[in-house]
Amino acid sequence: MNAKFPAMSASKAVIQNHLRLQPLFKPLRDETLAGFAEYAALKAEKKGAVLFSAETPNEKIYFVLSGWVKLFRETLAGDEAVVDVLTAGNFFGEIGLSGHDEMPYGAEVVEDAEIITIPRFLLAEEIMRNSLFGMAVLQNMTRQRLQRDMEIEHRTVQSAPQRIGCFLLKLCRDNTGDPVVLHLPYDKTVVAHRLGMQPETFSRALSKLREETGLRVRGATVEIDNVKKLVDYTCSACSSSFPCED
Amino acid sequence: MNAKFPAMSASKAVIQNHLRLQPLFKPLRDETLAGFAEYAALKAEKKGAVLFSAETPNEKIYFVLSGWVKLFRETLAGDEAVVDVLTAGNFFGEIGLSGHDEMPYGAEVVEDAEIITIPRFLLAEEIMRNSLFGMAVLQNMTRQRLQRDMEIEHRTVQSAPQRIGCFLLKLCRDNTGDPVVLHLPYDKTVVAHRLGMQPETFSRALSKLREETGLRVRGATVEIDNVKKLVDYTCSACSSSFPCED
DNA sequence: CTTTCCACTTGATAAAAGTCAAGAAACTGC
DNA sequence: GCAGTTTCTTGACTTTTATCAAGTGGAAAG
Repeated sequence: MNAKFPAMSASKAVIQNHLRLQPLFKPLRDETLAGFAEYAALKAEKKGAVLFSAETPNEKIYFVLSGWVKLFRETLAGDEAVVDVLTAGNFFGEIGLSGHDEMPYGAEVVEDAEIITIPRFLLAEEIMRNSLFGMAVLQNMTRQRLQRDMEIEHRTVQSAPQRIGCFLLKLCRDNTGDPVVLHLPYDKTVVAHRLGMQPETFSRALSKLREETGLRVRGATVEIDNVKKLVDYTCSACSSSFPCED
Repeated sequence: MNAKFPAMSASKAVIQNHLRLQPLFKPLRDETLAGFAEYAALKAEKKGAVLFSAETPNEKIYFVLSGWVKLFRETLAGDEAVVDVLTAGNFFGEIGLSGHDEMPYGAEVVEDAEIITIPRFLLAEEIMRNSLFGMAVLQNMTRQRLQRDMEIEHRTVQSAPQRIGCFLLKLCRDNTGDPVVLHLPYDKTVVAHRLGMQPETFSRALSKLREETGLRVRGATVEIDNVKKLVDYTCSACSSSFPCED
């Protein structure tokens, strides 16, 4: 129940509208979404907020409406591995649907975000009731696993500059034709860890990429004059070819 | 287990018995399994056999009964990234259930294997019909995604000797108490690529591990006198602690 | 028994990435 | 606009891993 957050929580109708726009919920009827909205909460979270830590029990699924959230694991030695960074249209915490009471990772907001949480038992029930919805959840999980497979490949066969190139290419997939101007969606430090490298390495690798492909960087803004050149440099060390779907 | 089947399909009853033992099929009734067996095929495959290549359309799900199968991706430059190596109780090709016509990876037998194939449409139908089965498939996919998350973490925060240590610890999870004697389930070259390193690096890293933790190696046989020492050396660079499930 | 082949090891060297430290640039809050 | 903090960059150096090349050893075939 969201009555606890009068300042932050939106009306159920607003929440229901947001839920209707989630791709995952396409197979659901309005009555079902209304039921979800009844127990859901919408909250604005500031950069730096920790949504939950690893190893803590968790009962909720989190839908990102805007902003960016980092999922990460931390070792005893203090090293951090960023597993994913999510934005609008993505969700997380769905691991709980498979009986994991504890989250296997922590979640931290890296750019101011709006997030809807839904108790996971509601989704679990609906999966059993509606096999179309179950299939949608399965397909989503499958897509995520494939993304992880790609990530493993990237980290074994691509160099640091190539991984950055791949990251940039994903950002300019909508844009067509040179030149492309884009800006990094979150701090370079986070991008670095997202790509499995140290911030210093990121900085140097970006310089290398600049020399190799003629792109220009100023702060968080990147201008790509020649996308093809970037594709040639980057995608030679990959099993799929640009434009690669997720 | 090591019965040598001719390279032709076994009787349906035999296949059905094998299917009954698959953990994934626990929620299914015998009549359903009989239907699967009707269209399934059991085949003995030799080391080196290629089951399918990446980018080829595929209509089947593969269940490994014995032996080992490597799933891998290859880049234009010829580098290979091993995504997973599977044995009895595992299956693959289930990506097809989510509408991918082409396999995103290739599959090669790395130790003589017995494999059952089932047309994927049968499973797809059953997922829609039986939500318990759908949930089982979802849970399996979730487990796989978590494994990939772990893999990504390992490759970013563990050194080569530590990754080998982690691999060995997974192999001796059943064994309790020192000393543990085990032998590598497949060629060292494959283990190396499975762990994301070159064979030369594997060889040297194993020597390092030997010096650090006092284990002994002769060919494919590894003797661990002090498991705790190995755990201390390896698991300090990991977010979970031994014995880690999966 | 010997030849052949393949998997593995070892050595020398190069390349890539991490670490530590210092400085520059960008952003914040007054 | 300025002080202070954070983020990013750069330099010097170390460590780790890859690469290339030459062996070694063991299993299978003749």
